[in-house]
Amino acid sequence: MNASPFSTKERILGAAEALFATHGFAGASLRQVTAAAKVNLAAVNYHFGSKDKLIEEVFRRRLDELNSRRLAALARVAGQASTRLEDVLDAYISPALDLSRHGGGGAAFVRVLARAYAEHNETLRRFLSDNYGHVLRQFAVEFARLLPDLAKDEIYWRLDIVTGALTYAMADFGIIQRKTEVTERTHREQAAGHLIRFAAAGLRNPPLSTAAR
Amino acid sequence: MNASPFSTKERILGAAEALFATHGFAGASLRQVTAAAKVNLAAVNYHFGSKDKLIEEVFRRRLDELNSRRLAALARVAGQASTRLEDVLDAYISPALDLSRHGGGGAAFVRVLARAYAEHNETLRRFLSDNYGHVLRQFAVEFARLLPDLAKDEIYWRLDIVTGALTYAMADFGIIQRKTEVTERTHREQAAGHLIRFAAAGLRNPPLSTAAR
DNA sequence: CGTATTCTCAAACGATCGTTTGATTCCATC
DNA sequence: GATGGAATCAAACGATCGTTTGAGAATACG
Repeated sequence: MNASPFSTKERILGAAEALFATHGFAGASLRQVTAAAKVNLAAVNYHFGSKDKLIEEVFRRRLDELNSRRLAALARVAGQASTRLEDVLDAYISPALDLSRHGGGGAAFVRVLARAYAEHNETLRRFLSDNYGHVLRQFAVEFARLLPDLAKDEIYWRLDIVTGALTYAMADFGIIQRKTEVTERTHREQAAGHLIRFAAAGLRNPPLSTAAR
Repeated sequence: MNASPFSTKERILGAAEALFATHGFAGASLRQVTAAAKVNLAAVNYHFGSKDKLIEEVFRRRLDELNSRRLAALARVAGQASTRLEDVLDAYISPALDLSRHGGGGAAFVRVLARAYAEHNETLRRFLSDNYGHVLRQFAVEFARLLPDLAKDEIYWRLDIVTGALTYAMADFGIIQRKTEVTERTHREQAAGHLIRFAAAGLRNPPLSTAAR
């Protein structure tokens, strides 16, 4: 009866990803998810254990690859004298743009990421921080090297704001339809350029503490 | 039994604002709201008619003043030869920063606004577009004047991305605690400066269509 | 003061939520 | 082809959801 080439688990993850992106984690019910995936309602608890575990798995499936790509890109520029702030930002942003370019739900996942930033759910934030906090930490080290005048605390909260704002901006690229005839690839690359300059300007501002005292 | 100096309606609106900010519209139940407001459960439907109407009223209460301030600030710079892009962005951003500075739940509302950007709820988007779309439209007119090389469509979607990203960034200011001894006012003004330069850089990029063809 | 209106309250409504159950089907292995 | 674990299924669980009800308290007005 399984007409799809994908397994039950994969179909659930894909449907959950799409529905979480548009309705949020609380707003999308397991009945909606299982109906969209064309599986039985009980399949979610059978394969994942609970709705919260399903949410975590939606993240894990994409974030593992996304973050290893980010760290690989970071490793190519970290510690070098010629590295500019824009290069580090590119290492963070480009992998997400690549992800959203792949047809298989990647664009939806970027919107799920934006949802996660909006959610102040403590369980979800702890899961993300525990499992993927080391990525942000490694980027922070490199940003600190390139922005020696900023205190570590300030690096962290600027990064949080910047990445949140960028994540939202990237999420919306998945929705807006190109009306011109530029290729999707060109469109995304131009957009990444906007975002990188955007973020660099915010990060490069003089340190708040010394300027204000 | 009403020990608070605020009316039942106001207490509901305040509690709803805070809970929608942290748990989202679907995630915050009317039972949580009425418990926090210390009113009876039925009071919501008595005073507002439904949960959706309550959500709309949470927006209306703040957006009316926020948008009239935005339009007043815009009117002071619109059409003048000396106006820079940064001035128009300041007219959009500063009123929101002012709102978040006022103690009475304004910071929570900015986070509710960020929620609204994350929500793709059609009903909510239509309500906001119907009632407050003219504000964005007037700003778009002025941006179009200052960015004559950009097509109108492109102005609109860049503005949507930019305002979404800025709204998220502003929302997080309410959470991050200042550790230095700068005044709250100075902190916000510096932050606004970051955001304005941020947004100006994104908007000023060369038009995508001509560059890509 | 008596009446009318507004408001508040506890209780219940049907619907939907996440989750669990127990039977049934599928499929690999011997 | 029989056996046993994995997977799927319809059905139901208790909890919680938004909403409604009808009676009672508070308030305004003649």
